[in-house]
Amino acid sequence: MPGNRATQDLFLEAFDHAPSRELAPGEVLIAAGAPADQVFNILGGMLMMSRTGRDGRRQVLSFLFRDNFVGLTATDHYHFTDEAVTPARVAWIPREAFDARLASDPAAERTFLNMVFRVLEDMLDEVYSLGQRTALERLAVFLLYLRHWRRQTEGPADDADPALNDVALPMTREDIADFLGLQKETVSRSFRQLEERGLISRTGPSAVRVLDLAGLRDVAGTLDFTSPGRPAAARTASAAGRA
Amino acid sequence: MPGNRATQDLFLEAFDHAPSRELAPGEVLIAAGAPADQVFNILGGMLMMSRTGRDGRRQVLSFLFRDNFVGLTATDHYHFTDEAVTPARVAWIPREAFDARLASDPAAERTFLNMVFRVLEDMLDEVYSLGQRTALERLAVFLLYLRHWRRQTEGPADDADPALNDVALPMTREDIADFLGLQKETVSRSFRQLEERGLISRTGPSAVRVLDLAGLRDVAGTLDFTSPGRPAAARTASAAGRA
DNA sequence: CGAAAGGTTGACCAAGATCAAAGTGAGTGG
DNA sequence: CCACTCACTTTGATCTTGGTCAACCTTTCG
Repeated sequence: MPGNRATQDLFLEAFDHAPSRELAPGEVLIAAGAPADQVFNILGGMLMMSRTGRDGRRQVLSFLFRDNFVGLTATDHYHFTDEAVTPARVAWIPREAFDARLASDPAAERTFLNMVFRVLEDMLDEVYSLGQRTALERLAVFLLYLRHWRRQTEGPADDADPALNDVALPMTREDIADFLGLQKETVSRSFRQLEERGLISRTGPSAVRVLDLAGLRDVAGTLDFTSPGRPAAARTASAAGRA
Repeated sequence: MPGNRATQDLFLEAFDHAPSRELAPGEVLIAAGAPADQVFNILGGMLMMSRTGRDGRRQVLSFLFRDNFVGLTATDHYHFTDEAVTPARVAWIPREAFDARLASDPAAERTFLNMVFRVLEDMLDEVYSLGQRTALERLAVFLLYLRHWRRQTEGPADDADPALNDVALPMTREDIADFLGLQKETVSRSFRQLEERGLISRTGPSAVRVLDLAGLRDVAGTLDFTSPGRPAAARTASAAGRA
């Protein structure tokens, strides 16, 4: 659920005077199966949305950041679980109020529609990653994704700002693994491999520093896509990337 | 882009007098990178949406059927390729006309928003499949998905109608492989495995018959999901499934 | 300070990929 | 109408990536 506040305050304003709630890490905000009667907006912190199969296999579907909505669905019950990764604060309004807002304000509804589209397009990227990329590539993409979101969330600092290269990893290795469709051991080994290649350094279990951004983007694979039938001309290796 | 006509004709009607076009199998309707200035609705046949990386890896993102929209995006250029799998007919209207329709008709916009939500939820299922399921499970889910869409598309026959058990596979093994995040050889072997287990029989290279629907659903894994922390009570093995 | 949870590493294994060759069948031209 | 061809599919042998199992290490927190 991307986008910066400037283009979105059409709705976010609806939460300005809404009640809010603090979540502790690991706290479940929405359990799969619960009735979908509220809509939440993240004021701060990180949440995680996941789906768990009967046999216990879990897929983390996305990590959620400030100004992302939580709890939206077309159905009247949630199919997913949303829980806090870091301490987080969420504001909430009743679903009817949210729906009424959209119904009475066509501009808001339009903006909202575009947000949902952007979420959908992010999910299509995720499908590409899971279907086509290797473990190492997925992890590289993931680190760039976290960096991207920190930039988005902490205000649009210059992309070259060296502070952006310190990437916090507040989630566990298992959370990362379940997001990337891997096992936690494979995630560990992939971190080591990125480190051995000099692209990152592990500054602790829950933080890494990006040492070679261009190199990391290289491993992630250029994030733009071509049409079949016109195979793009080869490019200098570390060009492109869109984060 | 699911749903049946009954709940959707709010829009579909917008295409009733629109010009339409016949597509031959393999014909590209929309190439990645083209400007997004038209919206299409499928009148008949099957299309396929995919994304191809610079290095040639391709992910098929979805197969599209009657009454699905094609060419919708939040951006002004497509990021995906849409091509015909079978002979197909699509109606088209200019994007501005489509947008104007939504802008002037709040009920239509709301309906459309719900459609996009449903597409998003389908994509989340796909993420779960790619991240967590084995090759055999993915193929079983895929067959059920095709069966489901044929039922949706050819009118709501009884789910038990034996005719539904003949599933056509108009796409190549490679298309299936790229949809499931596998190689074509693995798809072949997985078909054989389903056949050896007596769940299907291959009635030709582009058709299979489902012999044991419950068993196939069993392999697919129950398609409903639980909350973590309350592992659902065990069920009779071949229950559930929501296709 | 000690326990517990999470993380890393290593040895081994297996699902699926890759490489190679042989079938199969739909369409085409003789 | 038949045989040839080409594209697609299947099957087999082997290899590799990532999974599994198990031990050890390192933070964190009580």
